[in-house]
Amino acid sequence: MAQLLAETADLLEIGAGDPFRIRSYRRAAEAVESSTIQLSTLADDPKKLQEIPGIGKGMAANIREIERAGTLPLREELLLKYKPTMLELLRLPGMGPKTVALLWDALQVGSVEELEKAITEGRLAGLPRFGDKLVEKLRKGIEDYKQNSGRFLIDVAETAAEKLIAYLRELPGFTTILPAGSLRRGRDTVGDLDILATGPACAEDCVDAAVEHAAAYPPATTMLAKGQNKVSFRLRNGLQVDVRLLPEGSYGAALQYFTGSKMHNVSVRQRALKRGYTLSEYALARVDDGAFVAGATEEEIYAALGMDWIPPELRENNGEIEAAEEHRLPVLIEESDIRGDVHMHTHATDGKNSIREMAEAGLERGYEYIAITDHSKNLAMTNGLDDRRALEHVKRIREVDAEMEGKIRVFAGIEVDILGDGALDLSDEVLAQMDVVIGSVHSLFNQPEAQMTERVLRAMENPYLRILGHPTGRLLLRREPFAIDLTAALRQASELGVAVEHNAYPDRLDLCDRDLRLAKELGCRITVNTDSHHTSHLGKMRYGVQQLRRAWLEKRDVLNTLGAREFLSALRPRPA
DNA sequence: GCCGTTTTCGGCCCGACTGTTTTCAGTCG
Repeated sequence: MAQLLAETADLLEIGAGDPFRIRSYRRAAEAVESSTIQLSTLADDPKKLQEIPGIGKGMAANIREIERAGTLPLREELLLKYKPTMLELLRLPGMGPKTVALLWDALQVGSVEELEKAITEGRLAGLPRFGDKLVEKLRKGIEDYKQNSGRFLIDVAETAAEKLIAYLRELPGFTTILPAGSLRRGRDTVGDLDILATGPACAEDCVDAAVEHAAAYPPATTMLAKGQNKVSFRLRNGLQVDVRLLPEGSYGAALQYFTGSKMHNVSVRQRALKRGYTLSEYALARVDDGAFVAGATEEEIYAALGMDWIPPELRENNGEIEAAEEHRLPVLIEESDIRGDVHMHTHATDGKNSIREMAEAGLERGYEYIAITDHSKNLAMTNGLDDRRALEHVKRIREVDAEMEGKIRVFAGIEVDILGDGALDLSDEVLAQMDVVIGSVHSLFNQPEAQMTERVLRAMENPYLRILGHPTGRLLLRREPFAIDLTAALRQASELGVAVEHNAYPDRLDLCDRDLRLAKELGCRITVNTDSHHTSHLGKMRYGVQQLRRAWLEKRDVLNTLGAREFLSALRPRPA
């Protein structure tokens, strides 16, 4: 639904429609995307639909129509005039709706391939605004478009950010250098990297040197732009980086501005205007005389607007602004609240380290406990454990637990596969030896949604299953479509006291913030784990915690914040 | 097309950069 609405917005824009109407479609797309309500269940209830901010009478009708017909009339109408391939043209840098419309009207060019052909044949010459530079930009853009998937996983972006920040600091005179954008908001993928620096080195009389220093970053491959206080380039892996060098007085305004999200900023600025202020990336200022109000820190800007400072992870226009005004923002979970990690593998199956090594790495991170949860036999390619090997493994885990002398507890666990009939692939006698049994869904790919859901629900009836793993597989193995009726699965998990796992490993953030919000609403207990196959993966916990923060989760919502003994007793009770 | 402590009409976020223009439109974040 969100995609159809967003596409309609793009098509309207190509057709030079009312910009405010276009914005409404965009806003509705975002609202639909972040809604935790199964919209299909509301399709007959326009009143309920209209309670969602951004959904009014017209959009409620559109949603009902999408539910009924799979599309909406306006989109179909626009598609008679324009081609769906034009939407991919919009993704080329330098290409906006006006240019797409122009290409179509003048040359009947409506796709990336057709544009590429038109460029080689030199047919763009003579079109207004199409000088050599724009044509060259588009040609390169097409090349990049074919190569790059677009977004980068958060750990890739963060590593790149850390390296760049370390390099920037070689020039003296920076006080603060922070990543902004979706990296700071903790999204699981990042489109491009925004780095914001300030300090004496960014003062007006010496910023040129700082710009030159940033532009000389050795790993930069293509320089995209170099302005008075901004440098843009691309790294070898295709990640675009924007470095901004800002005077100290406006650093907070810039940080607020470039952290976004877009929808959050729009809302904040609207509030500012209502109070007689205007907010830009330089400052919060009075509208009437332009007098400076705030700008050095985010805190003073939010405070001047009557708000508490909003953690970046919440800035998605999901109610955080109202909460900040009413001083009822949640006290979000912190990485330091996490006391244990309960999903990891060893070289007994597809991990890379021993039980002992995993325990020592956990101890080094300050954990009180870990759970070793290797694969079961059904995942043969990982050398999964059968009943006999699983029992031996438990024995070894208990030995390591004793060897660690209480400095860290090591629990015995298993990641079992949910089979086609909903059964687990190890015997109950073996499962009874385990502290933690995670039910995972590797074998269920490519099943129809209804069957898959039924099997997951059945598997939860096994009393030994204590954690539901990989509940959506959103990013797991990048297999699409892969969907169970998440509402049904989470509801049953909540009823049975089965905890729901959220994997913190960056390519397996398998419950997105919306799913986590839903889990919280349904009263599920949540565990966050790293699914570590390596001692070094243990450090990825922070991404999972950021995701939990994005979902407004607090310490009490997450089981891993409990001590070792409390953690086990908070899970579904084991059969006597 | 949405929305409302200036509420059913008349608003709707802001500035820089680029390329091409000779004062600005389009794109971008």
